[in-house]
Amino acid sequence: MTRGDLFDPACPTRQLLDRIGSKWTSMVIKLLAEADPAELRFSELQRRMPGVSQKMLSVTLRALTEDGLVTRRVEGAVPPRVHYGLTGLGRSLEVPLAALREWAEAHMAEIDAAAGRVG
Amino acid sequence: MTRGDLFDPACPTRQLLDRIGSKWTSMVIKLLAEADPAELRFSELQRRMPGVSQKMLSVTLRALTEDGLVTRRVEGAVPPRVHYGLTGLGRSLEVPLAALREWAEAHMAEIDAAAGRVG
DNA sequence: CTGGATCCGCATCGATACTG
DNA sequence: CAGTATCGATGCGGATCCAG
Repeated sequence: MTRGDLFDPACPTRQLLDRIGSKWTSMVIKLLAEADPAELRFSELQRRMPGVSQKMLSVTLRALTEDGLVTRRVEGAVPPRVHYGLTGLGRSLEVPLAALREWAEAHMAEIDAAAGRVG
Repeated sequence: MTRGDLFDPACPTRQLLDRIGSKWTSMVIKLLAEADPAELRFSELQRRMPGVSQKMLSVTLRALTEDGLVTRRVEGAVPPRVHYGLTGLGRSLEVPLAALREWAEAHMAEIDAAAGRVG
């Protein structure tokens, strides 16, 4: 085992999961990745995420923007229209994330069954 | 809608991230996936995970076992020796998880830089 | 329409002590 | 050695109000 191994506290996988593991992050990335005009407005995102509060969507988007995964484009001042999209980094993350999604869609039922959470 | 189950239950990705996103889960899966004898004992896992408490390692392993991702093999009663390994399901999860790890190792620096954690 | 500020409940995690 | 039980701190996520 060499230094810089994945087991140290700075393990990048752990850090990544800390970010995309937050409650609404993966949903935002997925929606933005699948957006056909490549951008979605704040209210449009909120509409497609049942249950998300304005605060949490705002917090999630700000974190993703600061992490360089999401772009933020403001159009006009009043009423404000903010469009969000994925950066190149965000799109590259979408690739392994999509693989994880496919696995989840294919196997989560097995996990639920094993955990006895069916029904 | 007042509680946490208000988002779409048809989003298995969220459910999966809720599980592998917990603090020590991904580390356990990685260690077990890379274990050469395919199994590791409790104390061996703890030794390779600096900072984990007995309780959290125990909780993490129990959750993974109940989810059908990890096998648990008890050898002897006193002293107890418990060996953990990955199930087939766990190994299949390791594939997309490894992809995510590779992305993390390749790009987390960019995220940190964008987030202003680097000069 | 967007999103910041504040208060708060609750789950998660950690430290410690105890059992077999 | 492996695992449980309890208590407490921390931080996330949610409701609400306020501002541009």
